[in-house]
Amino acid sequence: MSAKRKVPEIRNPLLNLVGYQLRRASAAMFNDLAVDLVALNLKPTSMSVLIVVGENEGVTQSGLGQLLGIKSANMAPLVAELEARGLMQRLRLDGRSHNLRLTADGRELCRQALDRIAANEVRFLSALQTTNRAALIAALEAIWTLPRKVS
Amino acid sequence: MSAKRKVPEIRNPLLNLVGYQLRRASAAMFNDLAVDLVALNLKPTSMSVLIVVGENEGVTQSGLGQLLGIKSANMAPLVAELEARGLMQRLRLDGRSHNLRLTADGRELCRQALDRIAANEVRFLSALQTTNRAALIAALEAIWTLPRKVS
DNA sequence: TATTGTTATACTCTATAACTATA
DNA sequence: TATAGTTATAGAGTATAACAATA
Repeated sequence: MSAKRKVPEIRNPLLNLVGYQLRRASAAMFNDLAVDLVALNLKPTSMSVLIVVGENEGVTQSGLGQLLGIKSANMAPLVAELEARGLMQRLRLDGRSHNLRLTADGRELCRQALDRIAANEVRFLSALQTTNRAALIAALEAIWTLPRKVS
Repeated sequence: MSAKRKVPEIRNPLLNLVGYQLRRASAAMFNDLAVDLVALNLKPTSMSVLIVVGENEGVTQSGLGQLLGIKSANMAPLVAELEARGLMQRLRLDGRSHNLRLTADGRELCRQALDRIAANEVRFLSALQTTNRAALIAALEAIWTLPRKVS
């Protein structure tokens, strides 16, 4: 029937590359979450800062940056904005470093963000069994925690 | 012994999130590959264009963009540069679309790029068995090919 | 009227460099 | 001398909008 053969049938040789699949999968979950976080006036990056500080009261910006892979030059305005919004406090530690902690508002927003994240995970992973999810996480962590080239 | 307890011991509650692990793993492989491709004067995106055109002679820019998730406005300068470098030809198809195909130089560079990619995959996935690699790819593709929200 | 492609432009994200202040 | 943090800025990467030409 139907001679509607306009479909190009393009082959994608990148599909059997883990690197390519990672990039597409990562972008899909990230963009979906980013849209969801707009309602909380949060970007994924500031959300991650909020969550790590929430779980590590008194952490410094440098420790935070090292953990999340964020340069100090980019961390500064990020933390400044969260403080300006009354979500986080900077307590002087020793004249050159600050201890970070969430305010009550920050903790509340953090809880809401965690709910959005949980929903995001469920949306994309409902097809995956618990065992497979654990295996997936282990494989992914093995990839990015590999000892890097010394060059 | 050693009272060198300066280590902060920061906990990262994001580690059990697939979305977070995806982002870190994706960035690790992507950045590593990008560094490698500098030697070929290619960015990961133009490399992906080169490879898909190589496997689909005569594909149009719109078909290419749809397959790779690249907007036409961003595809234009990308293809223009590859053509200017003598790696690709644009053959007028019907006055408004072009057929793309690689030149001999383009095919040669494509082969070299594929070698770099293969090395990148091996570097990060040597610990993974073939079966697990296939399972990983299947899981990742399931994530980003999910039917999206209709909103 | 919808499609293909182009140009111009804005916005976000991240990287580098230069700097201050402190340990 | 090294570390914590800040500011300014430049470079990717991607997004939107307006447009021309064609089907």
